[in-house]
Amino acid sequence: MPELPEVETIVRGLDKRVSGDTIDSVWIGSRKQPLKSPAAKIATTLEGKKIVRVHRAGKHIVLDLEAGDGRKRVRRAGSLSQSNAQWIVHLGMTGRLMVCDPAAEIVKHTHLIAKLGSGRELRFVDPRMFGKLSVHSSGFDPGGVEPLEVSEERFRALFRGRKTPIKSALLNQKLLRGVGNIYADESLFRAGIRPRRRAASLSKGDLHRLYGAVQDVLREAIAKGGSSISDYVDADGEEGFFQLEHRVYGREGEQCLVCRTMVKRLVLVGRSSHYCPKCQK
DNA sequence: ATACCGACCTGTCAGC
DNA sequence: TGCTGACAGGTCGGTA
Repeated sequence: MPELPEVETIVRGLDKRVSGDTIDSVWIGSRKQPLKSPAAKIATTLEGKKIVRVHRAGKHIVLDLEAGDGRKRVRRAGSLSQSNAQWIVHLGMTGRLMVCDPAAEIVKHTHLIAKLGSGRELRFVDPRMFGKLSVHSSGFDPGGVEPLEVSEERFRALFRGRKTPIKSALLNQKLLRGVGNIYADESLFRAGIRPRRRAASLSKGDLHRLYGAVQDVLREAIAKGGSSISDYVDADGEEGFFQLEHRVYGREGEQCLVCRTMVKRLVLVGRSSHYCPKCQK
């Protein structure tokens, strides 16, 4: 589901709402697919911890945890008991992490419920189960660079000598982290570059435009609360509005907003790629 | 070392 | 009213 702007939106909402709260108890469903760490380890690591901060690393949600207020804490085998554990949530395609009232209906595909000291609940729901839950001792690093923090020099260096299509390179989280299918297509359109162009074939000028386009698209999308296509909502259940600003994504067969040429779709790396054959070279 | 391609899942929607 | 197939915001691991 979510790419960098959606995750950023969720994280901002969560940080505002649950930072300072504690996790009193954790329920984990029976499906193992969404668990990257063993269920018992996740539960014992989260229980009794205070949520210090919620932030983002690429498409990962990172909840910084700290030992709670000291009452009746028991050290259990296999848990990450040191004060600086991190809870990592990747939403995959359809994952949602939401703050809920305990009275709210427990929807199908709910895989984890964390009861908070404030009386609310943090719930992880994911129908397709491509999302992943895990715990780390601290210093979680998914690799790759943050597109909104990287310098233009380093951005250019990421693609040097790569024969892969530029679209594939943009989707590679080990290079740039956080860009997914929608924002890759939108960035390439704005930069006037076709998705199939070999990364190494891009000129300095191409890369300069792409660098600017990626940052503009991501910043604008964050400002609009992300893109809601079918079911994306943020931590408060609010939809984003950037889907209204998409210029090529999902517009196959429609006219290019710039030149009125018909927008085309091709499949690259198993993913749909949308582009304007006239505006993108 | 790099690059495709299917696999992992469920849900929805279009077409027959 | 079904049934079938294509497609969906993402990643991983095997193979070429």
